[in-house]
Amino acid sequence: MRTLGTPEPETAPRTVTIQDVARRAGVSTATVSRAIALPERVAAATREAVFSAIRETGYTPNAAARSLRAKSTKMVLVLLPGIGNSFFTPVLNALEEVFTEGGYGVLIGYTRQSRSRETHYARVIRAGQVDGVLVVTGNVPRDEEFVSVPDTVPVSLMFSEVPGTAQFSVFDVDNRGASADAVRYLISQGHRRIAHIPGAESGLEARERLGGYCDAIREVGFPLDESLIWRGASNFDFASGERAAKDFFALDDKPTAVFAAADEIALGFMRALKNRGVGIPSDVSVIGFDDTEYAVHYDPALTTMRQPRNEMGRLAAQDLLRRMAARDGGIPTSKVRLPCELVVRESVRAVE
Amino acid sequence: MRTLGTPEPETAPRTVTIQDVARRAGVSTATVSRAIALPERVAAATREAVFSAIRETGYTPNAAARSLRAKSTKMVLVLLPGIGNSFFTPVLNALEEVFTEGGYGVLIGYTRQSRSRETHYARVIRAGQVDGVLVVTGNVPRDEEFVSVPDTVPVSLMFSEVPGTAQFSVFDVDNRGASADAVRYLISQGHRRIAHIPGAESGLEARERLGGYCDAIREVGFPLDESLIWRGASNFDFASGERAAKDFFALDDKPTAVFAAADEIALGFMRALKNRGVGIPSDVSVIGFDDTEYAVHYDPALTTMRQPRNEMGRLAAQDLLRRMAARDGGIPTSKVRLPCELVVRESVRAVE
DNA sequence: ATGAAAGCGCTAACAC
DNA sequence: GTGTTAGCGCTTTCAT
Repeated sequence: MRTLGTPEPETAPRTVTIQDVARRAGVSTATVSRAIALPERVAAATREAVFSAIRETGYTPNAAARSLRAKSTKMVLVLLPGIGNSFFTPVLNALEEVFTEGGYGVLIGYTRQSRSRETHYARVIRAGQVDGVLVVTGNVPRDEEFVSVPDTVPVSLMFSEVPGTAQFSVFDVDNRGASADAVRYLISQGHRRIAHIPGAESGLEARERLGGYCDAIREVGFPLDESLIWRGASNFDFASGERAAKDFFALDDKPTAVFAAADEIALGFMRALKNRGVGIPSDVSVIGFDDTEYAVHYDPALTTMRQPRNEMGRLAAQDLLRRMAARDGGIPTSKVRLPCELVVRESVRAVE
Repeated sequence: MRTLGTPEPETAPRTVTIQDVARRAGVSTATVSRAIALPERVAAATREAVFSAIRETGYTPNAAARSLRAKSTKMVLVLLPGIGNSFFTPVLNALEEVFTEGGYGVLIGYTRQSRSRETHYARVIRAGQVDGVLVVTGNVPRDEEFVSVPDTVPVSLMFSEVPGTAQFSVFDVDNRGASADAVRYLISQGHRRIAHIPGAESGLEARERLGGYCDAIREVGFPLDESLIWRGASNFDFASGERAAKDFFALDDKPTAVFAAADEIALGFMRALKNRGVGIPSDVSVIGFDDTEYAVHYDPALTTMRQPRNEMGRLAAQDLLRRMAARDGGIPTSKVRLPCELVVRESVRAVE
């Protein structure tokens, strides 16, 4: 209370601690702590006293002190590639939702293909700043420092896999099988000359999708024509699709259909073709991969292989939540491979 | 060293602390702490001893202990609306980059228009879990708990403003002026009958953009025709644009141009028109707002008003960094309003 | 059912 | 230039 004429004392508004609450409620700090964590183990009257003291003081437990003592920060680190595309937006959404519900905060990190950023985040983990890690990227983390991450912190991988390790949970799709299915669909629509635009081949997913394309071509006995594989994608992005269009126009014997390793590649490719008067799907059919937001809104709406991004995010988060709750690897890691689903829209037509 | 026949002792691999490093280097913990924080204030020989001890032990300072002691977590909270659209992806990218460079981690939170989520994050702030907050959303945070956020934590706003407060830094654009400019451009191309698809009018930005539309129409003396304002957007999304298409088709006297309050609205609208055989821009011109990634790749490429999202992110982060570094409001808040830029592409044609 | 007390790992006065 | 010491705010035995 400020008395008339009395200048406001320069007292810094000291943050209220558990001590203040204890004093006010006439109990010990231990009791306050208990009343918060295990209300049922405190007498009803005491509990009331504590809670009103909390309300009156506006007390909020200090996170750092709690973390220090409890050796748990209630935070997870979500590592994303962080280059451009918005493929990961719904994933991050799902993750944040599940983690927040589970009482965990989400610290994000963009690795940006940079070694120094990876070591930076490895340090974050070693500093005990997070209770778990979710690596959401096509790129297997380059290890070195990463291997020295304490085993006590559970780590999960999404959309890609480190072959031959059981220490991570993995949530991904069968990129190879789904890609083969996409190409098989093209074949079922009568296409025989089918091209492929791979993603950046440094990533496992892109290589798997290329593998699936080859599988499907080979199994029907079509020749595997290298001139129909338009490499050189820098990424899963529009620009890669536009670049591939050059390969298309350079070709004498043009394909009737194209399987792009990602929707954005497909969209960039389609745009480049339309600009030069090539009709889609009248002249060339196109199928993508991912089913991102824009696929359905493009003209023509893109036929594509859907990855269940939201579901994968939810499952991965729930698994990590479970593993974090179990002290010391009480719960084994899981490998979950979800099915993709062909979404037929307008960009593929039947020929013959 | 494991001796033959001796079973591995069940010792938990105790995390290495500053104590271990001190012991190994033959110095006090204070010296280790100093060698890390202010290397120049420690004798070269000692410094070397400390650093090799650190290397040998693989020591990483514990974040919680440091935060508790230093009363600073080196983390910021970035609050996003978290509903669907990927408008914020590049913003988040820019923020993460600048904050990480500045030595801060980024905790994300999606408010999802939910009061309980806002109070949740208010609690995170009060728990001292972050040193600063960036509210990146068109929605002014509903206050209540929020006002009780301690003044010691600097808060900044992006893309929207709380009128009449100096306690936040604000980074936004002149939505009204830029919208008026967009409509003026349409007028300059000979359009006289111009419609508008507003965003969800609960948000300040959407109302400002609507205001700009009205300004531009009025200033040239055109009648302000309510039948040309197609309200009912649930959001800045495709669906809103598709819904607006119904209004378009229901109209006898059709407009020759449409100003959409966001690119995604514009794209949804265009798609719906094209589906019914209406040519863009041959029959109707469309202009958007934002210049998101897909604007340039659509067919026709969308003419739109660009918001400098990356730059706004960088500036906002830098400002917050500065304010967090200054103890106790040493640095005043700023109001930064960046210019938008008209990006002319293919979706508007000149008439007459 | 509750309290006393120890201590999580670190930093920052303050001495020397 | 370096060490001693006193906590930061909380949880958790261990008593009572």
